Amino acid sequence: MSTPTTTRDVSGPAFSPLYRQIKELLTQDLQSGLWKPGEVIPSEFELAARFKVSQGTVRKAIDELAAENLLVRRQGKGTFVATHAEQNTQYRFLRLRPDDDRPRALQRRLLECSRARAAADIARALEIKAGDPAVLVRRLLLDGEQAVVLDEIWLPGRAFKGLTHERLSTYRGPMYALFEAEFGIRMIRAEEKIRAVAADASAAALLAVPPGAPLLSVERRSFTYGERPVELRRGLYRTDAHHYRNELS
Amino acid sequence: MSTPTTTRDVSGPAFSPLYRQIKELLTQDLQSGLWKPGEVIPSEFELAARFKVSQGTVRKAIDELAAENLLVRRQGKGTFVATHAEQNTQYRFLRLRPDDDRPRALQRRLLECSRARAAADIARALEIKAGDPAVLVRRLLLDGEQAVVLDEIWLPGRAFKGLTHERLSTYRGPMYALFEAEFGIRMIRAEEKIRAVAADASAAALLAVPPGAPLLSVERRSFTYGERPVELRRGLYRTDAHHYRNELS
DNA sequence: TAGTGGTCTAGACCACATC
DNA sequence: ATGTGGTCTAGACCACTAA
Repeated sequence: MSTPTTTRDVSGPAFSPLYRQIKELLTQDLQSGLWKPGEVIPSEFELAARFKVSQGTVRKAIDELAAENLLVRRQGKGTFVATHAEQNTQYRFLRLRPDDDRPRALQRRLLECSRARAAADIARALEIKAGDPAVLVRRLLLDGEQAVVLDEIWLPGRAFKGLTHERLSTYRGPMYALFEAEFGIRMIRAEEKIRAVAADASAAALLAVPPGAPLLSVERRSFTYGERPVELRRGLYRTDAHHYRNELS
Repeated sequence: MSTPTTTRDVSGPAFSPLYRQIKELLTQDLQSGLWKPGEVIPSEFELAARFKVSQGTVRKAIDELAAENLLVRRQGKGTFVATHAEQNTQYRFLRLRPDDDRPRALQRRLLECSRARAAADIARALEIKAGDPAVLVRRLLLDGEQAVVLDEIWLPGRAFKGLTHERLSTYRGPMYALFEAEFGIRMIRAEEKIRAVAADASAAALLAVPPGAPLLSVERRSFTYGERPVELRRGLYRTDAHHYRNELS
């Protein structure tokens, strides 16, 4: 590893400390699939030797990647690529909680999985062209007998070629784990826009509420490596016995 | 600073690394008001000398406090106690954004500031006794001509003795900045429970929507040092031209 | 020019998991 | 016993701010 770029390189890029350059290299290896979700990455000392920097510098790079939930450290075992397939990280992005706060597993009911052409708004959100192939998934999440979430999920068609109703309904585990395992697409972060809306007839029927009842509308855009949007998810949540929980700091 | 507690101290507390012990000491100085919001704290080297540890250890303690937004580092200047009074940290907890994403300052209209006895649910949230004195503040936030937020704010009466309608309505700047400056109470973090509800007659009138219109209900519990709850805020948000924005990772 | 935070190194030792 | 991440130190040097 050469000397870090400094501000004295008038013609060059902005100053970037060594550990950030290492972080960038590690991110590239993650993105390329060299290390897959759930796998161990090389030890800090090995990476340090490979990059010709000190262990402390590699450590700081990994620190940041761990803070962003891209890597997971396990003392004595090693550093692992984060995955949505593990028990404790399942439904990491779902903020809906039962009011009594006794977490229970939600049942899934798949309603639809079809191919369509992306309308203008969908295409814009996914950064593809209007009319490009897309996949539409609709499903319910149930707490016991009660449907609480109606999701409408749009995915870019080219990246999710083999995604079928059959495959989705037989897969054990969260949808995002399937995306990792079958399509090599890992959801890194997401943005949500939340509104209160009135239930239309079709949503009302599926969620067993009167038409016009207030529902939480949660529009999520999920991103993979390189800030690339790979999912647009429109959720309608019943919040009479559940709530969306958020932490501010 | 003595040797850090280790797991070999069978009778003692759990292992805590040196930098966490330093962090705890710094937190105590913040809580005691030794360093007030907006002020500089001593330099890393001075703190290291004071605690008889290396600069790197102090640095790691400060790193964590900065990550929790209790301190703010400014290269070349020093490390400062975070405050809600600064331009860039105002309305830090308000996640409502206009749909067009052109941020504009919201107007405040104070509706009420009165003393009352805490009902059972309020008391439970504030961890005081039912019937204890409490302060109730009601106010509107307006985007231009349009009211978009109706807040009902409950505060523990003993901690907010001199809070009056007069004082609130004449104060320039965010409410949380007033709380810091006048009552020495700094909001550190908060939890929000979000629901979709139908507007009742009174909320509908104040927010200029039809009765029964869907509104976002945002119940916020704010905490100060030591996980002590010091505010219960029930907000009703119009989300026809705004949305609640959240980042997931 | 001096003082502050920010980066980087090299080495020692601790805690944890596994063999 | 070995290898991994976690902590701590001491010292050098860089980047930024203000006098």
